[in-house]
Amino acid sequence: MGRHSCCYKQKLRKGLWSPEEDEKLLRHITKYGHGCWSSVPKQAGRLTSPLRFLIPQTKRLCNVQKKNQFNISSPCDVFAGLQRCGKSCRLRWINYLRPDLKRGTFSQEEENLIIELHAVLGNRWSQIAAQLPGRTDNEIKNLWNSCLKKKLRQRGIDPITHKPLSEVENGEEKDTTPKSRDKMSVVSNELNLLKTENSKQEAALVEQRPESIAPQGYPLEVQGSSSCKTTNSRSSNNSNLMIPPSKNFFQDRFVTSNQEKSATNCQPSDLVGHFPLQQLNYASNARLSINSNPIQWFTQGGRTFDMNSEFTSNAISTILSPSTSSFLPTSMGYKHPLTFPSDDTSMGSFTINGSRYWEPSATTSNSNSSSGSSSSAELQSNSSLLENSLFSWGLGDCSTSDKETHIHLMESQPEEIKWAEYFNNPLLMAAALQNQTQQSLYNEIKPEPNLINDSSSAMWSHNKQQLPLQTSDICGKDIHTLTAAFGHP
DNA sequence: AAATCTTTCAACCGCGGACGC
DNA sequence: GGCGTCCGCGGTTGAAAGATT
Repeated sequence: MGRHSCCYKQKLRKGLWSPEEDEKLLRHITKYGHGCWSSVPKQAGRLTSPLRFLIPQTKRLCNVQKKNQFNISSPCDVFAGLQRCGKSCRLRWINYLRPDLKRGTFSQEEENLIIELHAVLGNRWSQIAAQLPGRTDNEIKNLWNSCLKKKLRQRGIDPITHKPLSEVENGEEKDTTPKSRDKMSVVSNELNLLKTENSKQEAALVEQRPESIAPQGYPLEVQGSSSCKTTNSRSSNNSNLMIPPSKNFFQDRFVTSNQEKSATNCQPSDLVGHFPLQQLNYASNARLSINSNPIQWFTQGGRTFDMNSEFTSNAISTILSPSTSSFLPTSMGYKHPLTFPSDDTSMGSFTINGSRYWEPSATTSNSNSSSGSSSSAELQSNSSLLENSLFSWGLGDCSTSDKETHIHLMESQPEEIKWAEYFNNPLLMAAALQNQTQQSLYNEIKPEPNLINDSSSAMWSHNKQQLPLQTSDICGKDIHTLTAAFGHP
């Protein structure tokens, strides 16, 4: 159990991936989706045309070939497919080739978020990663182990319990799992410490990041990427370091986590990455104008490469019109951009803080309160195919009802109601999650595959079979997780 | 400039859960 | 219910790059 049979049956290649392998895999998945990972290696080998310009290459990859000598015993083997097990293919795709990955160093707010989430979720990296679009669990795990852990320790915080080391050493808390009731205060302390520390660093640093890249619609001013290597060389605005996420942050993130999680399974959300605008717009390092043309993708090494050859700008602009992109305000400042047709007649629009947002339709927004499923149906029938495609492509947390929630909360909830209250009150959280469950039904809307360009549609049509998500299960799991984490039954 | 140490991160391993037969 | 297969997760490893001596 647990091991791929192919691992035993075949002589499989291990180690770093060569550009050729990446090319095969990427091309295969782009065209067909992965479907069954175990079948990918065989099929991928049939694809022979070059795709080098699509392959992100790292400094390491440049050395791969000279280092890895994999014997191709006969010319037939060249076309026999990738000599990798499906598991390896999956990992490569998820951690490296997936186009919606955000490359570059972690921003300060991302780090803070990871710390917060780790205090709540522990080493559930996949769940943490689900809250950080474009980041993989592996990436976060590495960051934690190599950087954040150390940072916390340096600041006198036990990275396991998220309590002061002195307290842990005194044996007041013998268990290694964070207690729920004071978890949030602990996290707050951590972040305050980090804040203080950063303030000290900044006092010594004159350098200021010149531009703010926080998405419009949310006045997040925390700036500066802070990987281990670059923390000291960058500055951030400490006065804004501690921006408490609003409670809808947790509605959004915890409930959508499992939806986003499906991205690793080549769900339609994967396709978000074919339009890398959103991820790059809030990426601290990989700065790219949202209106850049030709569309460029960042490779692992920060190099950009032109996507136009494979995914024509036409095809992309058919689906995404940068001029109509907008960001919804979120607690942590990054959010998928919602893009709607410029034709506003079919949908209402509203303005928050000078930023304009669109609602797909009045029908949709009204139907939410009655029934999720009917909402879904209505949305599907009433909204344009374009919208459907967008909603389905992993932009679920930007769904109309979500926006409504945002607006509603922004209007009706005083800022004093903090996210911590949600954590401290699982019932409140549960209610929010339940509410979200209905809303999440919007995310199950299927697109019209024939409107999508070739590669995408093939991929989509293949993977749409994997929908819908079991939202009730997801919700239940999340509630369970959260309530368990906070010590409530 | 060379040697050594440290950090980073891609990839592997083993396990458990889900699913189908 | 048992078994096999597949997927996904978290822990771990080790090579490469960077920093330090």
